[in-house]
Order: sequence, then C-alpha cells, then structure tokens
Amino acid sequence: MIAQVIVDIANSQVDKVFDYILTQNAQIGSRVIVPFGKLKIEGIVIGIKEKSDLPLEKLKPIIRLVEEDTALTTEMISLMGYMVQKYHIPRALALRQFLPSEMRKGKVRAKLVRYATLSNTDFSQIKKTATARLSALNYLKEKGKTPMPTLNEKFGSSAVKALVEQGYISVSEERVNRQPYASLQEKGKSVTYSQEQQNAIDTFLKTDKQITLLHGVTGSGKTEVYLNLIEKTIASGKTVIMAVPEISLTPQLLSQLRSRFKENVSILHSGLSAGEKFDEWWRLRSGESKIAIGARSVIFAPLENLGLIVIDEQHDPSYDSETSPRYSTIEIAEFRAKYNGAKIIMGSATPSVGDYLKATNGEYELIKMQKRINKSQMPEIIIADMRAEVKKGNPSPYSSVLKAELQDCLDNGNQAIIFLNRRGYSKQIICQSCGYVAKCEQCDISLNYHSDTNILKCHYCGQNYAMLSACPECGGVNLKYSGTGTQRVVEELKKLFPLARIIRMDNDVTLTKEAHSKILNTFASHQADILVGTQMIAKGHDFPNCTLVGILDADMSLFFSDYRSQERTFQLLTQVAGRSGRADKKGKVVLQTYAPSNEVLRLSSKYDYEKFYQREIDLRKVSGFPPFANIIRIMVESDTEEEGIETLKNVYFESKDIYEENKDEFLFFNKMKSPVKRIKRKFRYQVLMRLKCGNDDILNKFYQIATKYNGKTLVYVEVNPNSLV
DNA sequence: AGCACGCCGACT
DNA sequence: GTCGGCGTGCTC
Repeated sequence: MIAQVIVDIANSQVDKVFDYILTQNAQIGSRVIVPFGKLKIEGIVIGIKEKSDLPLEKLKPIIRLVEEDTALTTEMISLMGYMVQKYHIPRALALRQFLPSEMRKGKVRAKLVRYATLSNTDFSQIKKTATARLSALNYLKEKGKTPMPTLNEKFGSSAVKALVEQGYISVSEERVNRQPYASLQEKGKSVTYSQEQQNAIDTFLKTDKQITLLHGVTGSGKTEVYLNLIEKTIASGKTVIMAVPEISLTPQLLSQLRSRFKENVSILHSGLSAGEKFDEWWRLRSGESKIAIGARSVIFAPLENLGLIVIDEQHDPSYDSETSPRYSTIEIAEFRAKYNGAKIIMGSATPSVGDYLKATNGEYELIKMQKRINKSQMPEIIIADMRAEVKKGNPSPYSSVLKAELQDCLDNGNQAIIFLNRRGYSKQIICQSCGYVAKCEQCDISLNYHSDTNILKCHYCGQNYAMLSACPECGGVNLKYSGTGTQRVVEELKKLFPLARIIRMDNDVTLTKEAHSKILNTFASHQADILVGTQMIAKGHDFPNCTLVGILDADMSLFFSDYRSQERTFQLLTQVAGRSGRADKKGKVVLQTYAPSNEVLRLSSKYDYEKFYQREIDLRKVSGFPPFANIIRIMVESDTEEEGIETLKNVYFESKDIYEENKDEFLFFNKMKSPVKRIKRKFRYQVLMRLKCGNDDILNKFYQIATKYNGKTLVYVEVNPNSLV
C-alpha cells in the first residue's frame, strides 16, 4: 500500500503530495517520520492508495510513526483542502494550524509518572532491622498505590529500590495530564434566567440557521446564555468550541466553565507551557475532554462530533489573522459547522457591521438582548469639548469636567480609569480649534501625515497632499498630529492628584503576560486608585469599584486612515464605557474630543448601535467599501528598488488586463508605492484595488499572478487587510 | 528546509 | 589553472 504524505515544510516548492511505501500501521491523519532527500522529517498521511504513479523503486518506506494514536481527524484533512484553495497557502502551513507548534518535531511528549503498588503482603522474610523497608511496605499497605517520587522521598531511594528488586513492590507507569490553572475552581451557583436570556436560548434551539448573532448590550448576560447552550450540547453527547478574544484576560470565564463542566473543559492558548498544551490537546483529541476554550486558534481544536461553536465578542479584530495564513475565525467556524452539522452562536454588544448586515438580511438568525440584568443602568457618557478648553487656555490633557469628576470619584473612595485612545504610529491632522480633520477628496478617508517627507497621504488611493500650514475651515494654526503621550498624561495626573495611587499600562512598558494580569489584579483589588492605559485595558476584567472612565482623544481612532475607523471607534468606546459602574454603583464616562458634534461619538454616547449601524452601512454602500466591495492589494517586497519596480511592472500589466476586461466590477485600480516604502529593509510596492463582492473568479486570477511572480521578490495578495501600511 | 550541482571572480 | 561564491533545482 502507498501512503500519501505532506511533509512539514511550508514552502510552495515542496507543496505536493509525496508517495511512500506504507510499512507501518499508519492511518489517514497519522504523523509519520519519512526520508526526504537526505533529511528525515515529519509528515502527515493524508491518503492511502493501492499504487503510485511513480515506479516502485523510486519510493521509500515510512521510517516510523510519531505516535500510535492518529493525530489528525479526517475533518482536518478536508479543512486543509479548504484553506489551501481559500487562502492560497501551502498544505503544510494549513496542517500546522491543527497542532500546537510545540508538538512538532518531538519537542514535547506525554508525561509519565511511575507508581508503586504492593505485590507481596508477606513481610516475614524481611529483617526486623530493615526499618526503612518495613515502614515503606506498611505505608504502601495502608495507602495503596503511591507515586515513586513520594516513596523515594519518604523512605530513601535505596530501600525502595531494594524492595522493587526483591519483588515486594511492582512499578507501573501511568500517563498524567498537566493541567493548566489547576487551582481555578469556582463553586457553582444556581442561575435564574431573565426573560431575554430565556428567549435567546429558546430562539437559538429553534432556529435552523447555521449562524446566530446574539446582539446583547454590555451586562445583558450573554455568557449565561452561552453556558446554558454548552450544557445542552454536552448533554446531547456532542462537543463544543468556545472562542474568546484574549483568553489570558478571562480567567473568570474558565473558572465558570470548570465549575459546571469539570474536566470536560480544555484550554488552549499561547500562555500555556508546552507540556500543558500537549496534554490539553490530546485530552480533546481522545474525547476525554469535550469543550475547547481559547483565543482565535482554538477554532482548530481537535474535536470530533462538534455540536456548537461559540464566538464571544465576535467583532474583535483578533479573530482575523493578520499573518499568513490570513484566515478568518468565522470562516473556519462555518466550515466546521457545516462538516459536523453544528451550529454557531456569536455575540457582541457592537457586532461588526458586515455581520449585522447578514443578520438583518436573514442569512443569520438575529437575537437581541437590550436589557441589563439586575436592572443596573448603562453609565452616563459626558462629552467634553476640548476645543473650548483650548480657547479657555487650558493646556492640560484633562478637561475641567474630567478633573471635577476625578476629584469626586476619588473623594468617594472609588476608582477611575484613564483611557488613551492611541494605536500604532498612524498620525492624522486635527485642528485643535475647530476639530477639522484632513481627508482625501476622492476616498473620504482621513489622510495620514508622513513626517519624513512632510506630506499628507491617502492610504487607499495613494494621493499626496501638501502639509497644511493652517486649518482650511477656521484658519487656526494649532494643527495636532498625534495624541498626548502616556508619560505626560501620567505626570499631569500626579500633579493634579498627588495623593492618588496611579498605575500605568501601555505598550511602551513592554509587559509579559503575567505582569499584564498582575497590573489588572492590583487595580481590581483596589491597591491603586487610577489606572492609565491604552487599548489593552479595554478588554476583560470587571472592576467593581471603578465608577469613572475618562477617554482622552476619543476622536483619534475615529480619523484613522482606515475605512473601519468609525466602526472600531464605536466598538472601542462602548467597550471602554462598560468598564465603569457595576450592579450597585452607577458609572460615569467623560469622553474628550475635538469633534463633539461628530455623529459617531454622539451615537456611542447614547449606546445607539442600531442608528450607528444604519449610518455606517449606508456609508459603506455609497463609498464602495466592505461588505459591499473587497479591498485587494498585491504586495511586492524586494531587497532592491530595481527588482521591486521590475516585478511590480509585470504584476501591474497582467493585473491591468484583468481590470480592463472587467472594468465594471472595479471601484478602484492603481499601482503605487506602499505608504511606508521600506519596512525591515525591504522596498515595498503594491497594486491596490477595490473589487465588488461576488467576484471570486477575478480574485483568484490575482492570486495566480502573485504565485507566478513570487520568488526572490516576495509577491502576495491581501484581501481586506487590517492595515494598509 | 537542506543539500548538490553548476557557472563566474580572486587567489597560491 | 583551482577554490569557493551562492543562484537554481530537487527531494516520493
């Protein structure tokens, strides 16, 4: 018999199926070691057949199995095929997603512990003077099976060794599981469901749509709905995947799951040790554990007989991989749901507009939960006009409203969060007097300021504009192009509130995952009064004593040169606002902006998602952005300028033919230098276009062009990339 | 990925 | 003349 093997080399040159003589007991999905040229490498059997197209003497036999158990399921082999055609990646790269990286090339193995059991209860042959041996035997007689290390420690390894040799003790090896967060166990509490929650559960169980979108405001109790559905799925003998944006920030979710489902829960995420990952993975694979929870990559969990996939905070950008393979968690979930006949529930207070469109279209089931449980109110959002502060001559990053609210908050012994709305190095021009933002005339997307060349550039069409010396709206000369630095924000805060305990968390302070949660825990346990931070404090964690959130530069993200910037801002503000106030304490939010009349800010201050969505989707439709069109870019990256331009020309001319033939399907098409011309010493060029949806055949032609010219100069296609830098 | 084969520059 | 630079091609 012949085994068809994919070798574990993610390179398009070896992206083929190799035939080997099947000598071992290998199955489809087995991991095997095979000779490959002069190498011995790992591979995966993806098929078994009678005979090869090659002459038998050219074939080599499989050397050995990596493990007896079959690692991959047949579903994974099918999913590999789907990913290869959808994302244009080598097969090996698709296969790698299914295994924790530490499991490759034998870096981890099962942990075995040796146990001692008594095999002879007649101690009469043992001398009375051999006290250690006798007490060891008596100990075993009383306690039964004991781990060898424990026994060695108590009675000395020489005594134990002798007893083994004399046949009093027999030793067995057992595989033990390394369990992450073993201490996390919460007592189960009984739950009663609100009417909305009960309705959500019933609707989900009734619908025959594959995907359900659960649109529920912060605090409406979405998690309880998930837990109930998980429970029902498990009871019916099926398995569950639950994806969350950032697992390391939600230990409370894990303890909730553990309290209900005990060792049926496995967690998979990058913070685990290799051994923990290995054991959790195999527990899922063997069916010992039936619920997989983790971040994005948990969608590849090795479960069979899937019944339910939960995607929490479904709008979160982390669900789209930004590096190859550029997969979308929801797409993979759809494949797996279809394959297993499972259902998907995804929830958010601020669903991504593309998915909300599908929900209102009837493509997804839509469930709304509009009330907060335990009757608490959403925090009140106060918009502070920073233009007025500038006019008043207040140079501080804090408005007078925020100062007063902070004072009030601290006086009452409560906590506050100062949120800096900054991200990346994207810089845009905002007039501090009137809030004017420089935008592209053709794309209506904010321009990016490039300090090296002192020009303004649109990342969606490449158009350049001269840097402004004064605001074209009001003539003001205070044009600001970046948010206030964390440093200054903290210093200023210390001056204003010298007695307050302030802690800071942002990207500048490079943090390990532990330090990260340590800061959050310090704040949660009220060992600090004010927490200052960026994006990363927006997610997870409840702070029961936090009654005030101050958002500095709320408009910064609003005017990113990104078509999703308004959506992202709405989502972010809603999420940050949710950090303020809890059941018994009403929260407040002060949102500082140079554009107080901005519609997105106004709608988010009223928590009016529906209106925001309607406005945004209309805008996308008119301007031709996703979900109505796809932004496609073919990137060319080269070591030298000449080679880069040469390749770009070839790529451009071939692409242009396709464009000319299908002009009506395109909303934009051009070649240009990349907004950031050089990254990591590579020269970067691109062909950028916007193609109407439903033209996958055209899209595939661009993939073919990229494959054709990809070589020493890197050529690749991106669809709706998260950033156009 | 890693190794062999192969075609041009600077050296004993 | 040769040693060796790493560009190109192949591995069941």
